[in-house]
Amino acid sequence: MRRPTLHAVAARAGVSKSSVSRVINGEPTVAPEIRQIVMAAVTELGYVPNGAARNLVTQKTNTIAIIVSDPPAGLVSDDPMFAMVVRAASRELEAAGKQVSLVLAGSDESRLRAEQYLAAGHVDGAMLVSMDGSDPLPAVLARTGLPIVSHGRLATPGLMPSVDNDNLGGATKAVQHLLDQGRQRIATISGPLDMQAAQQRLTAYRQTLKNTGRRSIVALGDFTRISGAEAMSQLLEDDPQLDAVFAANDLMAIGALRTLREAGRRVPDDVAVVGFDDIEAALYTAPPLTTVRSPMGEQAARTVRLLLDLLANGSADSVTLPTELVIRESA
Amino acid sequence: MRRPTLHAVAARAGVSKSSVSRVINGEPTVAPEIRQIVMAAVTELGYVPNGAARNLVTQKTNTIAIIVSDPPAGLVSDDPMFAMVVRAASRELEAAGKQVSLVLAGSDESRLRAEQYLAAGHVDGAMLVSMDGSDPLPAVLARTGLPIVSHGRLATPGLMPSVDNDNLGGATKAVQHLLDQGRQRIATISGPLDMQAAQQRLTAYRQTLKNTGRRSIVALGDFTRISGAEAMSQLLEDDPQLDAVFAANDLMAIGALRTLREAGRRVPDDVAVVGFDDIEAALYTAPPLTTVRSPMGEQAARTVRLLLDLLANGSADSVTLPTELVIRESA
DNA sequence: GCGAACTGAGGGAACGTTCCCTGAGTCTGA
DNA sequence: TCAGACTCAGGGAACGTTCCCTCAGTTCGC
Repeated sequence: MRRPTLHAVAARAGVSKSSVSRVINGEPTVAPEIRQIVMAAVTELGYVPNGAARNLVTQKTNTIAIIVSDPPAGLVSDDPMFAMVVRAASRELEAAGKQVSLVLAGSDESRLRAEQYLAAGHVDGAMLVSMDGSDPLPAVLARTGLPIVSHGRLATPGLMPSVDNDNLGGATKAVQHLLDQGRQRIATISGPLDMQAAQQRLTAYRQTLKNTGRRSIVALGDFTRISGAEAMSQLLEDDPQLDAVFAANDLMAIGALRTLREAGRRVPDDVAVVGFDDIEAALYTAPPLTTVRSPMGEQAARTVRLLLDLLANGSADSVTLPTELVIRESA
Repeated sequence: MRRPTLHAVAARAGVSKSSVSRVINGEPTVAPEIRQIVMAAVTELGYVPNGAARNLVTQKTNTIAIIVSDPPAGLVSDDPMFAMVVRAASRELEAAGKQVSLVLAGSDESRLRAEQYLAAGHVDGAMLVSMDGSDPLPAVLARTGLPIVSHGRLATPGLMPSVDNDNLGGATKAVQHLLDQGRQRIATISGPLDMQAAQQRLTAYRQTLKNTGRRSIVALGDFTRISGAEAMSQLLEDDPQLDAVFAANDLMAIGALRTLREAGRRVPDDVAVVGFDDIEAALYTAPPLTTVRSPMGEQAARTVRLLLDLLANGSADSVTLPTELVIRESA
């Protein structure tokens, strides 16, 4: 049983398909009685315009791609960032009447697919999420000429507009807070350094400590809980005297808390911990996590609006959102 | 600068567009030298077939919709379930060469949009995620005649095939474990009762207790951390003597742990806590959470394969995946 | 009262593919 | 050697819309 076409509706209503098209698209130049007849025929037949035909003739799809760099299949990913960003962005897109196409770009193969997908005209624009600096995808996609924006700054600036949060300022506040508390040996657990956010948070940490003549104590993580736990172990080994840790995101801070607990260190008495992001889980750690709030949901929404601007005006300016220190009990 | 068309490639290669089409689609009935000439022209011009035109003529889109029931915009949602399920499903779909269209169905308005979207032929099939029993969407979408499957059993069975995990068995194991430990007053924090999973977990709890002659102590949550914390407060008020809690998911268990900590109850000494799902965060609570492992990622992947079966064979049978108790320190 | 301007409906060409059908050329077997 | 089968390229009709253009009918101004 094939779906009814514009033609069928026109025949049913006894008018031309042009008129039906006009009614469907809400054009004003159509007589009320014709509109009525057409509407009746539409509901009677249960007509819904065919998307592909529309896309073909109008050369637009009303669809936006959200392209997320996906970790290798082995890694688990209940990643709160993914949930928040994808969900917030989808909501904002839906509010604007756009459909959402989700593209996971993990392997080289899937990157190629993503490129072809965009080139095939399936979408009107795209939003990139958490691309690391070594990822060739942004540059490749930028070459398609489609409007594209990035959630989070890219390694190569100027490639496309982006919305980022103030990583430098936030990390500085976090480390400064530890200094203000009189902490002497402040370590950090960094994120993967091919990501801009991780870079900037580390830079701010280093700079802030340097201003006080202290030395950096750095362990490398990859923004996951387990990497935070492991990095913390290493830090304790490197400097058993450390009395504070700044983790570059909350997930790693949570991992660090576990290691500290297992090592018998009290938080914050022995070791103070500060995270970054203020994910919801930060409210539920023991003790509750002091962290830097980066409004990921709002960032995602703003990124979408940036893209919509770009679509409408042909240009849009990058934005940096402020971050704020949220003091709880871990530091 | 318009993208090159099939026609342009044909002209460039000096062959008919039929031949180009055949080469593009990898049909065997084409002479090697023609294939070569065409391929050269394709790469030279950077040709990528237009998706809309393809979809129109073939009447298929190679796209699957993932339809997620979205909570009202106010509620936060770093929901690990969302991340796991969407990510795992997307991966599986990509592996099958399908594009993913993400549809958030929150408001009545967006439900209507979802319906129109499917009816417009934008997708070949759909996967429903976490629909509550009162949601009219599954029934409405089933009427479109498109192949649709559900991640998690629906309230109205027989509407479409689904993949669920063994909620009954899992919850029974959890409560039994508490009984085996000699716990006397075992409470539960239930999920929203219009969801099948919550229903079943509550039923199993009730039944298992009933078999021992104990009475049920129930508080209602909605699967979020905060609701778990609040429900725990209420339980402590209702029965200060309780010595065990079965939370219907890990997020609520995490909330309950916080309330217990704030109330000065030791876990598991004073109160044992068991969760459900075994999300990654369950490894990082203090103490680590005893819980029932429900393989959400695998469930999502299986749901996708069920849909692919349905697409290929016209029929597919529902599946129930086993659950398993994971004993850690909280009980 | 008549030409000009305007309103609103219909016809039909496009959009860029796929795929059926035709037919030219080649191969096979008796 | 020639009919018949077989191979493979090209022509062109679909797919279901949108939107430009034409044109009939009405309204308006002078």
